[in-house]
Amino acid sequence: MAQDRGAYYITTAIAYASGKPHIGNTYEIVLADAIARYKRQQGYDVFFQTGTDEHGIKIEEKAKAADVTPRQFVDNAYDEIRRIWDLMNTSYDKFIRTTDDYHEKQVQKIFKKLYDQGDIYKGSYEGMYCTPCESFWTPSQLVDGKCPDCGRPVQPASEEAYFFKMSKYAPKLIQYIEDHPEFIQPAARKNEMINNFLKPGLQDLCVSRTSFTWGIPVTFDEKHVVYVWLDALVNYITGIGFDADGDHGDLYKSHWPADLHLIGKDIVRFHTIYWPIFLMALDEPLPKQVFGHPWLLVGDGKMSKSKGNTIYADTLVDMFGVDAVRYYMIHEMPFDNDGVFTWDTMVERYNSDLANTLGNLVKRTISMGNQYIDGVIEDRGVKEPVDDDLYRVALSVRARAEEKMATLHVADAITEIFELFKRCNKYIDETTPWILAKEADKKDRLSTVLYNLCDCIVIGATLLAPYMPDTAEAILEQMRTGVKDYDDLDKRGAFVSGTKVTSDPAVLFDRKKLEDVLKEVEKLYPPKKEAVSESADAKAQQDGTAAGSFTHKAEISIDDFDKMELRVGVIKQCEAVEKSKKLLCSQVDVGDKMLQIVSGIRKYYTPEEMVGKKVMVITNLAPAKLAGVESQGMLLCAEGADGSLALMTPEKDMPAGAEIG
RNA sequence: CGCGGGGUGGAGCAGUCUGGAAGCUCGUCGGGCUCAUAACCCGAAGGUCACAGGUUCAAAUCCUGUCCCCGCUACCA
Repeated sequence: MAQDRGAYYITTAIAYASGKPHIGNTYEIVLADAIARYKRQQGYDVFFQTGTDEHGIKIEEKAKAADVTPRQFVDNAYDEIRRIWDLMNTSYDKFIRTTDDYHEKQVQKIFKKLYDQGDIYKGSYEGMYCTPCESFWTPSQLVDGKCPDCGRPVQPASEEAYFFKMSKYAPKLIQYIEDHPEFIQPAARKNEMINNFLKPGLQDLCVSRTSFTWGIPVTFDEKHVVYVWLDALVNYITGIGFDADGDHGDLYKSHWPADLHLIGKDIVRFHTIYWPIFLMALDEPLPKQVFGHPWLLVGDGKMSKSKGNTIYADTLVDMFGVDAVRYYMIHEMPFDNDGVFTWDTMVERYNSDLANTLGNLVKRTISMGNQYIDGVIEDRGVKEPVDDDLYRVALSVRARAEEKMATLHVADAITEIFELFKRCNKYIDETTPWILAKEADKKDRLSTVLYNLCDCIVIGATLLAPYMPDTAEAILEQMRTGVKDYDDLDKRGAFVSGTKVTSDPAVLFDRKKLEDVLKEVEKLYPPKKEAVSESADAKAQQDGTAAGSFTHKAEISIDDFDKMELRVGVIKQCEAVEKSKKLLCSQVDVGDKMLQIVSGIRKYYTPEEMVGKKVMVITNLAPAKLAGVESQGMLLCAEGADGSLALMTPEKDMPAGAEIG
C-alpha cells in the first residue's frame, strides 16, 4: 500500500435534476473522478461526493408541464443522472439528493439556527409586481416601464421574505480570500469575485421564497421554502454527517473542511461568496479550494437544446467505449479555457492516442514476447545505453504527472503519461527486437529489451488507472500483473521478471474511420425523425442542416391566423441602431403607410443591402420599444438551427402593400 | 467608453505573470522499418506570434493605441 496521506474530501456540484445531463455536465463528474482516483492511488483516504439538486420552481414547473408530481419528476431525473454517472465508471462514495430526509432536516435546523442567532432576519422584498405573471421585477428589468414578459403595467409591491446578512461577513471573507490565494481557481476568477461582488459591497441575500412550494419548508414559518442555493450548498456538509446542533458524524469530523469543490465556472460566485459566508455563520471551517472548471462545448457554441447541438455521454460511450470518452473529456479540456467537442477530434484522439500510441504498443510488445520467447518475459540483465534513456523517462513520469496534478492540470498530467508510451514505441525501433530474434547470440539482449518494455508499460498503465481505469486493468491483465503500488512507480521492477504474458493479446482500441463514425451518427438517429433525438441534433451540428429539436406550438384556427395582417413591404431606408449590436432600424413602405421596424438581424445584413428589398411584414403588431427605438411591426425571417438566417421575400416581384395570406 | 475571454505555421493549442534563439498535437510531403491496429520510427515543408507605435542590447512576452472574433448583459416584435 502507498503510504497513508490522510483525508481528502472532493465534491462535484450537485446536478440540477431537470433532465438528462449532456456531455458538458458529464465532464465534471469524470474530472472529479480522475482526481479522486488519483488521490486514492496516492494513499489518501478519499471521500468523493456527488448528487442531485432537486428543489426549486423550475422543477415544479417542469413537473407540471410533464403532468407528474415533482417527486416523480426528480426521481426520474435522479435515475437518469445516476445511470450516466455509473456508465462513466465514476467512483463516487456518496450520492446525495437534496430530497433526502437527513438533508432536509439539517437544512431546516441550519435555517433555524441562523435565524435564532440573527444572521437571517425577516424583511420584505420590494419590487415592481406584475399580477398576471405573478412576477417581481427590478426597475432595470422593466421594459418601457412595463412587465418584460407580457408588456402589461406593473405596480410597486412587497412580499415578506427572509434575508441573510451577507455584508456582516464580507470583510472576513475578503481577508480569507486574500490570505489563501489558492482558494479560488483558476486565479482569474478570484479577481472577478473581489472586484465585481465583494468590493462594491454585498447585498443581503433573500433566502426564502413564497411563490412556490417545491422546496424545504421553513419550520417556523411554513409558507416559506428555503432558497434553493442555501438548500443546495449545504449538501457538502450534510452529506458527510454535519449536524447543526454540533453532534457531527465521524466522517464530518475526519473529512471537513473539503479539499476541493469542483464546480462549473458559472457558479463560482455561489461557492466562493455565499457558501463560505454560510459556513462562517455556522462557525465551521471553509473549504480549501474551489475550482471553477471551464465548459466543454459542442461545435463553437454552448450546448443547448434550442441550438440543436446536444450530445450525451451514452451516445459516445456506445461508439467509443467509456475510457475513450473519459480520455477525450480529460485530455481535451484546457485548464482555464473552454474545450470543444467535435466528432473529428473525437476520432482523431481515439485513433492517434488510444489506438496507435497506446493500444498498438501493448499489442506489438506482447506479440513479440510470444513469438520470440514464448511469452515468458525475463530480465537477463544485458543492458545498453539506450535503456537508460527509456528508464529516465519512465521513472520520472510519476513526478511529472504529480506536478501537473498538484495544480489540477489534469489534461497535462495524462499527456505526460502518454509521453512514456511514445517513448516506448521509439525504443522498439531503436532496439529492433525482430533483428535480435534472428541472431542466436542476442537472445539475452532480446529478452532484456522486451522486459524493459513490459516494465515501462506496467508503470504507464498503473499511472493511467485514475483516468482510464478499465484500460489500465485490461493492460495489466494482459501483462498478468497485479496493481502496482504508487510509491514504487519511480523504480524498476514493476513488472516481475519471468512472468508469462497472455498468449492472446486483445486489441484495446480498434481504429475508427471518421466517415464510418459520421455515418453511424446519422444512421443511429436519422434526421427529421419525430421526437427529439440527440443524434439528430448531433447530425445537424455536424453537417449544418437544420434537423434537431423542434418545439411545436398549439394548433390554431383560421380565425387566429386571420388576426394577423401580413403584407409585402419595401425597405426604403435602413440604419443600425446606435446603442445596439444586433438591431437594424428600417423604414418600410407597406402600401398605404410607412412603418418603422426594428429587427435583430444586424449580424446577417448591412443597412445598405437592406434598402430596396421586398420583404414579408406583419403590419398590425403592437408597437414596442427596442433599445429605446419604436418598432411598429416585424420583418419575417427564416432561422436555421445552425444560426443561419434569411429574410422572407416574394418569389415574384410584387408591389408594396400586397396582402399575404 | 457595459463585463469578460480570445487573435501564435492547414486545424487545435502551449508559451505571455518572472523579456533572451518560436514549441506541442493532428494533418501534409519524403524516407526508414516490418514485431504491431494502413501501425511504429526518422526527416522536411509550412508562422512578419492580429495591426501600429514605444521601452530594451534583446519583445509572442512589458507599455500605448487600433482592428477583428466569441460569450454574458441590455433591446433579437
